Amino acid sequence: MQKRATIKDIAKALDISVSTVSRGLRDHPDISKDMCQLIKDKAKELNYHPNHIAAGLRKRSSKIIALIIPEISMFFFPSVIKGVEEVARENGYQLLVLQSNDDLEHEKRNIQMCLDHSVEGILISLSNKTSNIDHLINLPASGIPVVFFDKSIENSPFDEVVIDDEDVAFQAVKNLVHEGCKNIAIILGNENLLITKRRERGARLALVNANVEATFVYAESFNKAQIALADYLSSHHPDGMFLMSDELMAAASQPLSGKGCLVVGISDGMIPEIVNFPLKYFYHSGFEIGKLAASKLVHRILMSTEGGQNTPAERIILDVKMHSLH
Amino acid sequence: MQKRATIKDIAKALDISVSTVSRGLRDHPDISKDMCQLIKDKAKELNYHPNHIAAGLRKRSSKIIALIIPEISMFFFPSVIKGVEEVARENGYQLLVLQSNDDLEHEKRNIQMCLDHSVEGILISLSNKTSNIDHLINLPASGIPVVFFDKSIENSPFDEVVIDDEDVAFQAVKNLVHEGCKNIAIILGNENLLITKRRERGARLALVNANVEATFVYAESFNKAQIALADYLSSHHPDGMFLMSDELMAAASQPLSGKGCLVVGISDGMIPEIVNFPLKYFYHSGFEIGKLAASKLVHRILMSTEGGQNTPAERIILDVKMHSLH
DNA sequence: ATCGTTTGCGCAATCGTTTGCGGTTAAAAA
DNA sequence: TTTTTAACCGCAAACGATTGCGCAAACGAT
Repeated sequence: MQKRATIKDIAKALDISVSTVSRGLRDHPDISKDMCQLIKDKAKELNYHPNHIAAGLRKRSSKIIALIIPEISMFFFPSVIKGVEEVARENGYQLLVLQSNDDLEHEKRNIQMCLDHSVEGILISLSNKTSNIDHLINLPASGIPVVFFDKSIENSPFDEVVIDDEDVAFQAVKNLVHEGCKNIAIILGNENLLITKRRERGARLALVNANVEATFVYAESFNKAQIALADYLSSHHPDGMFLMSDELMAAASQPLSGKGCLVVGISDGMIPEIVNFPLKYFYHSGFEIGKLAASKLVHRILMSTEGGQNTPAERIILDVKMHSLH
Repeated sequence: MQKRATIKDIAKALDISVSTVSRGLRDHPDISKDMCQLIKDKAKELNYHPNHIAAGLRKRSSKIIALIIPEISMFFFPSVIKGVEEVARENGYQLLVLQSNDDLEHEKRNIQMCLDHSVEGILISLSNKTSNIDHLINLPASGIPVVFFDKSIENSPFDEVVIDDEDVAFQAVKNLVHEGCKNIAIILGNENLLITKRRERGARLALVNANVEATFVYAESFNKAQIALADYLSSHHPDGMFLMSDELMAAASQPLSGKGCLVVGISDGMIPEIVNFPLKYFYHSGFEIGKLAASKLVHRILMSTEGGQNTPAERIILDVKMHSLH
């Protein structure tokens, strides 16, 4: 197999300089239309494809963005990845996927990896151990924009793409009390997460407003939730339940089977089609979040390279509609 | 923010040459122990981190491997990604994730992207439109190993990591007939896929052996399967069903609810915990497949750079155990 | 003391592109 | 006809790291 053609080869073939080729390929005004065409034709003929690595070295760019997530499970993140990949590709970027495994050191190492590979931007959903963001804070100063999504932290200087967690949880629980539930279970994820705190706050607010008591159950993984729920349901008989995520909803599927309990959740939309009980859910689209976050990131990258002035961090809040199933 | 330290900075600080630094950092025998230590200390002091892009340009490597999959859904692939990411990271590689969207042109473009970014190896699950692999065939000649997993093609010169599709399907359906099912439904995915053909062949063999009739239903996505199954079940009353994938199993969850039909499937293990009916399944671990495929790829990369002789393509077949739930 | 080896390090080219600057030519202005 | 001004293009230095080769000092052996 012969090596890939470089701009050198096409320069040699046309007996012109590499700089002319480099410019011609990108329609630099210094190069005549005719020459440009000649160059491009020859490029096609030689099946030339630019070497991003070399260009990246020179331009200190890589056409790569990174996505850092706590852990790849079947819940939520796959659709995020899908959305991000789509937008990235449309904009000529490739996507590096990294897991932090909900570990701060790991997250730090991932950031370092991003630097080593000169990624042009970072999309991150924070680990549940991340309570400060020193490891991220001066990334923008080195020209690497950061966008948070889903799991963020308060008062960060970064853009973030989220839903109004508090309000959604509030609406969901309010819905339960309006349906007349008197004995409600609120099922939440990892307590350290801001997202959990916010959703809990919303839920509590709805309960206080309606003057209804409720039991709170925390579980940070599918398996733990399965056990916790089975355990809880063996001794309690709630007439209403709020599940803050798809993972919890999936875990509830079997324990909740045949319990005749009203269920409201927050979901990406697929799990409700699979589980065992009728429910309402607020559609929290991972796909949309991924697309929005990636768009925002790409935009930031463009701004910083085009030298546009830095607009302040933006908080993009997806609106969330209620669906009901069965 | 000051720029990242380079080996030049280390060299300057120590008043030695960059070549010495480069060698010292990697314990080249030409460099004395003392000097090595000096260099490393200074490197740590300056918080030096190598620039993979620059090194990659020179060494024509990138420390990046690519994973190309048809489409990221919540089924199967998330665990594959997880497994691949883990092995990649352990071996100092980063992971580029690309989708082909089950489109051949898209797949070709993805391969090109891989070349542009000088990835060191490619893990691929073929699109269902891919009936020949001309676009992959001379990748190894350019030094880029390719490993197939899950969705492959017959007589390819590449390593592949799969399960024994035919046998697993055979076992599964045999199980149904042994349980006394007389009216079996065989639910399969996209007909173009080799994986489907193989599983179908296994299923048919079991049926022929037992002299039992069955109905075959094909559906290539979750939504289509939901409809096809609801439709099928409205006019048929199978006493046994074989579902060849998690996606189909999930789609069957609600239509099959309360039908009292024996179900056997092939699954990554999570969906069975969520769905609505008791079932047996053959555990087809995406995580394991991802890890094995990535290991094989990393090994190939090592071989090709170490100049070891090319061992012939290997077909790695995971063994699949039966689980039963509920 | 002399010659041959190591040992330890630096020089400079190289990977493929980009880009500031300088130079040439031809067309336009004077 | 001379000068100005574009329009085009090439030279060469980057980007950060790797690596073949050369060269000096230090060592051992004769």
